[in-house]
Amino acid sequence: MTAPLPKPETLSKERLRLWLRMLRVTRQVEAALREKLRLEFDSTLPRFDVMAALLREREGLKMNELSRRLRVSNGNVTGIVDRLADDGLVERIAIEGDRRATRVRLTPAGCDAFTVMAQAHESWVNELLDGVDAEDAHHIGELLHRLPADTGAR
Amino acid sequence: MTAPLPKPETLSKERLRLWLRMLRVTRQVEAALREKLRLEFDSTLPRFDVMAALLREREGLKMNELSRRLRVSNGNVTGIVDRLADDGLVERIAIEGDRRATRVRLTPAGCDAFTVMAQAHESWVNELLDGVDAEDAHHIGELLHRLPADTGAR
DNA sequence: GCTTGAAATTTTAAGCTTGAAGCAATTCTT
DNA sequence: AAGAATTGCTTCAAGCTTAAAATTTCAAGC
Repeated sequence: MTAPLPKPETLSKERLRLWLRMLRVTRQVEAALREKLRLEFDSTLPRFDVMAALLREREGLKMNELSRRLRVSNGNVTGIVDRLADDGLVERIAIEGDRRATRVRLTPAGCDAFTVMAQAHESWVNELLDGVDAEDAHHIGELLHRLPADTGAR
Repeated sequence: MTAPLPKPETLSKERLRLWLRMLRVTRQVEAALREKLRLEFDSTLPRFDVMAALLREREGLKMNELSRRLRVSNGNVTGIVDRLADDGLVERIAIEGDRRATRVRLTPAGCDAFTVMAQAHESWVNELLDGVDAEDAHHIGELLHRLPADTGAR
């Protein structure tokens, strides 16, 4: 007896089911992280993302680069940086030789604040993904890495 | 020689890496779907989600139930349903015996419109998850299912 | 019947998000 | 060097999202 025929329809449904499950898990984790950030640091995920991107680049990033790294619209970054700057966590610095662009970087206060948040963030994720051992994590990561969606330009 | 010691730190980092990758893939797929919905149907993901929830329940759902199923705030659902109702795709129906609640259901036009969109949506997901065979899909699904985040109440 | 409390929904304020339009500065072309 | 296209950023309109406050209605308890 041969193996059962793979119905052409099944694969599509299976992928749809996987997508819905990924979406649900991701949203759940995001919601948990958002609430934690709000309650413990009176902050938000977008703010965290911006600060995370800036931490690595001590000389700062252009708005341009920031929006490309985070994969969000440039108009979006403007607002988030505005609010972070109001709070004294980041600062806009003029770029010599190009008066159109500005460089954004963490202030010392922003750097300190983010360091604390990042540590908490990692431990929250660690708790939320409880039950995933290193092997699973690595395995899922590999599978996800195969998706076209994970291969886009940085 | 014994197996390498599992550093306590490694697992946490590995989970963090997995989370960041899941987040990136999910956002990428969401962005693609959002754009498709906008260009081809002049619609949005939240509208799609609401209509999807309503399709199964031909008698409709209370705002209450809708917001619980979609896991979004009730105030949020109000706005989305408002706009769908403006477009004649859903309708609010009074519930006899309780003047506080309303039942929302797809209009025939909404039902037709969603059927077309749902078909396109499935094929988009199928393309976006190209490279994931049925076995992979099933496997990742199982792993995700183990997460505490996927075990919450429906 | 009246009051108190709970339930269903809407409203509100603040922030996030996008795509498109608008501005200013730079670079390219001729 | 003048005009044209490009680049970098902000502004804008519309919609999504949440948490919290406000409204209206229902359900008990007294």
